[in-house]
Amino acid sequence: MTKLNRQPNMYDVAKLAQVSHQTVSRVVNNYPSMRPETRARVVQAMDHLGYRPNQAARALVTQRSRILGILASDLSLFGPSRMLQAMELASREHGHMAVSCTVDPDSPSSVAEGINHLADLGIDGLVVLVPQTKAVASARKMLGTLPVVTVDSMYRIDELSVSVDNFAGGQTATEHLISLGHRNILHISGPKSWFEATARSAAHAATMLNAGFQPQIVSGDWTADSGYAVGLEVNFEQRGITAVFAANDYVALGVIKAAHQRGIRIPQDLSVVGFDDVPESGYFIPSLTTMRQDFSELGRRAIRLLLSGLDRIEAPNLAPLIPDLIVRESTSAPRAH
Amino acid sequence: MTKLNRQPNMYDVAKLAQVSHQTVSRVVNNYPSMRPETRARVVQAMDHLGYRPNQAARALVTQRSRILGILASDLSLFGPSRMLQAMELASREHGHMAVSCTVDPDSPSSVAEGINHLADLGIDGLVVLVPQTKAVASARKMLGTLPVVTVDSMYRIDELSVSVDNFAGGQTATEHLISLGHRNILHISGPKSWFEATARSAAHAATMLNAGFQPQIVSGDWTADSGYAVGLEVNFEQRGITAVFAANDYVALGVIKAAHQRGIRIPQDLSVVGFDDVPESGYFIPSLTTMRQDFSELGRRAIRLLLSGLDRIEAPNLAPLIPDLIVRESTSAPRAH
DNA sequence: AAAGATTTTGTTACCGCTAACATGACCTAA
DNA sequence: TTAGGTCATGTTAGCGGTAACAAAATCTTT
Repeated sequence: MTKLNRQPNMYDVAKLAQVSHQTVSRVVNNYPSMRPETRARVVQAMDHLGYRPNQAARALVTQRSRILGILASDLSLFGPSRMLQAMELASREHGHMAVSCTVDPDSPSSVAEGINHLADLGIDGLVVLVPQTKAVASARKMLGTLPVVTVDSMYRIDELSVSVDNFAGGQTATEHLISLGHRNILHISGPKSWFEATARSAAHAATMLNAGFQPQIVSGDWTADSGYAVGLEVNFEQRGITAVFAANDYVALGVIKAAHQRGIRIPQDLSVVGFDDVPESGYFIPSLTTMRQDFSELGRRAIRLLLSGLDRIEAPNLAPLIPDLIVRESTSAPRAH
Repeated sequence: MTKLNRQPNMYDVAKLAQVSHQTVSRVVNNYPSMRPETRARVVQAMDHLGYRPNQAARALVTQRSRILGILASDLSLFGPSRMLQAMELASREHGHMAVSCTVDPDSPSSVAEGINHLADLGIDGLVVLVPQTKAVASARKMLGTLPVVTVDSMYRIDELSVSVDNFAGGQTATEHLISLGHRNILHISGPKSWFEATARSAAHAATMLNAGFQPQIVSGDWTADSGYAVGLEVNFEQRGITAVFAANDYVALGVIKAAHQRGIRIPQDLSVVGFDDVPESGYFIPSLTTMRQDFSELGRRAIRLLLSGLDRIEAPNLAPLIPDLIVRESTSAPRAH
């Protein structure tokens, strides 16, 4: 056995197996009509040499990199990080690589740079996790004919998109509070630039109006800090507010903290509903009523949808995922006056 | 202007700029000695055609993919997700792509599969975020001469590694409690398979023994659930335990929840220290005393260390990062009996 | 102004693979 | 038996770059 001082290539395998390099290629690509004996000889030669097909060479000739890009705004948030993990796994199961790239969605140049970076790599498709609709539009423009799948975007009609029904989620959360007897409910929304946030806000407003109550909305930014600030600022008692629907669980945590400091009891004086069901939310004090979303499934669907346009993968269910209401200690009927 | 029905290549640019394709290559690679006028003509042709160098072709001939692999066990955990984001950004700043791959560290076949997946891509280097030492060893074996950087591994001597001084962190946390007057402290450790967890445990034990007190350690698994279970189970009062040092903030949250349910007041009856300083920990009730770690810096260092062996990047500071004690409401002096 | 040194540009070969076509082996049917 | 097919394998060319060398253009220097 002669050792090579470089990675073995197809010709090395071919020589050892006494076939042509093209036969090796056929084995690698599962070409059907081959004598089993030949195939076996090639396979043996491949793992004798520790052969790995060179993806760069393959990509060069096939014009397909088998790399999928993921453009995201913040991968340390709960939802996106879960989705990323699911997308990476799903990509791998379908023989692709997933490459993520985080950008500042408020900076068009940052978005453009990220897209360029991914495009330079020669990705076969792109998943856009960036909430801003502008970013999606510029991605589409820069990438030409490349398939793009958006997650929770507003482009439902002309774009490939997977989504969670944030409107339904916002409605369910609001209805839960209304059904408990609340009628004076404050909604702390997420950043207006995020579609998820606006959909939840809109649902809240619609549901309140539909029930004959006045919607009240203030803005937060997904962080506990913003919930805390609102919680300290708003005069719940004076305004008769008996419940808060927070944009997500961390905002809810901030509200709960502020309420606690002000001697407002939860849920007796104030009910709080969150959104996401982060793993810790059952251990908040009190434990948090919230809307659970299946981010992993959303990520898998995004990849399957993207790949359905590239390979012979069957397209996933495109109906928006419905969040589930998880009722815990932080909501109850309002006190009778 | 004739439109091509394919991506323009170097020859297209060369023809338009009336130079050879090699001259185009020189412009792309910032070759120094060129007539500025020629360069300008090429640049103009490049962006007239929207030319993008084909990375696959370049990788094929240079034998460098400019892709770095990141092998991780769980990217939805706080630390790893922060590090991933920092590593992706740092890679990009140095002209590389970062590709993550999550594996089940307890399954050797899953680890092997992940490494294979990355190796197939032709990565130039690997960052291992997987805690298990076995996994690191097998990675090293499978990857041949490929540079590998580990994060917080035990291999300090023969491996390239960046780390947080978890021992110092565990010591500081324990000393904080001791200095407040606690002497009967329970440590809830993370999974034994994680080096971070064992280092903190060891530090706790050493610090306690050094102060003349008996260390007491039970095992958790990084989750709030495990902290909660311990918090319900342990008879703090009977055993005279006045403080808990939890493996991380979520474990601490679980303990706090259990204590709250049992009527154990924090910090009056029981002080609690966490680890990580997750963004929410300031909003726990009570807010959490914890050890802050700079995961982003750790990620940047991992990439810089990896690249220092590949490009002409200066090596980062390899001294372990020291966690900072953040004192909040959850710790105080024990009640006098 | 001519020779030599230096800077700038061009030519050729190959990286490792797949597509397309060419060929040989084997089988079937008249 | 032999033409005509199918199956299995081999041959050639090229994907889009870079490296190495060759050649042309320009600058020195005497």
